[in-house]
Amino acid sequence: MKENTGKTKYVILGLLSHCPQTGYSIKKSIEFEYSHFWQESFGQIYPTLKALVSEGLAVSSDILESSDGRGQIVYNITEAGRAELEKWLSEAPDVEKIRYEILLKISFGTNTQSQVLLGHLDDFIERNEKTVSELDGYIEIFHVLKAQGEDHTFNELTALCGKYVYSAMRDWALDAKRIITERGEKQ
Amino acid sequence: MKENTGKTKYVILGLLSHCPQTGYSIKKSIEFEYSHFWQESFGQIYPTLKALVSEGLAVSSDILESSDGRGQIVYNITEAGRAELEKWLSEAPDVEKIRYEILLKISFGTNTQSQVLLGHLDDFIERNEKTVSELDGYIEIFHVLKAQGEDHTFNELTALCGKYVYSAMRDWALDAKRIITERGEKQ
DNA sequence: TGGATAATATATCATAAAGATATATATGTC
DNA sequence: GACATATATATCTTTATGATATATTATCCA
Repeated sequence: MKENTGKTKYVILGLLSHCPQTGYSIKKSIEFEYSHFWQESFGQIYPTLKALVSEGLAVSSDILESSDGRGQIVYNITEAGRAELEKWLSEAPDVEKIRYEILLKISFGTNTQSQVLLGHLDDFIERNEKTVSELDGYIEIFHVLKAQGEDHTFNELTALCGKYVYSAMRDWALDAKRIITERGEKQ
Repeated sequence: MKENTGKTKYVILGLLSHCPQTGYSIKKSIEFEYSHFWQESFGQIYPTLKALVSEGLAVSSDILESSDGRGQIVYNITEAGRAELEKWLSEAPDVEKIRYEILLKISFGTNTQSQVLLGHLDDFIERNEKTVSELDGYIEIFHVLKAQGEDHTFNELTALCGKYVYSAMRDWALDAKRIITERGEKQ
């Protein structure tokens, strides 16, 4: 029995707890709903699905050729899978590992011309601004749905986290531009 | 010739561009100076150092037994290494990949009791608050050094980014607690 | 109608990264 | 002297990412 103790296992269980899905739709769900704070690859998803089945945490359908002619394997969570998910949900989350390449380049900035760094920062500001607008759009949709009686509190909360974090990065980059520019003028 | 196209290569070149070092001191530098936005393991550092030497981007000393009796290999950057570093610094940084386990748990929150989520959020707030204080301390030190004529602009900028981001996460968690609590009361 | 492209779907491989462990010496301290 | 901590190199396993292979179906559009 293979171990596979990463988080992928729990993401998949979490998604299957909502509804039965194929590996492909799991990948797409993560891309569309979670891309701001999570990502998984096919290379992780398919082996993990097999491991979940062999551990009894999920069950797979036979290959269905009937539905639309395409072969697909639909996975569903088991009671044991739900229990495993609950257990993980109750445990304290790990500390985030973050790799900000732009900070490395800033940090080695003595080797770099100011103009290059300012260019990187402009791209960074634009990118983060775009993400914030996107998240604002989602938050608005969740509010509309809420007014219609649908509860999307937890989706709203994750979007809100993204908004705070990406706004902070944009604000930092604006400050950083100013500080680097002032420093350049002094020299 | 092995490729090794990850970022580890450039982090090491960046550190070696400041001063010659051993693999161990590279690990420690990253831990102490960059841990808020970067991390590397021995399993990445030692093989990458060998690859850098074989590519002519760094040179290694023979094993020195003399200095303090302990065997150590000191690495230094070459001119080709500096050129490679410059090239990388001028290229646009990749988009950050972020994995926030706490957001996954929030997102699967329908499966979880409010009390558990609020507990996770409390830990999260405390952790981020601590990090912000730590970064504030660094920023103050950089200001003192600046007053004494030492320029630490780029170290200050990276600490400032951390301060902004970790503050944003703390603020979000405070909001999240409020929203979850209100939702619980309504039901 | 044909042809190109995009979407659905499963799967594997190579590279990269993280984490754990092994080994050995040196230093500090109780 | 015993024990913990720090210095130092190295490897191994597990986990994650990115690219690629393969095949079918759906859609767009000229």
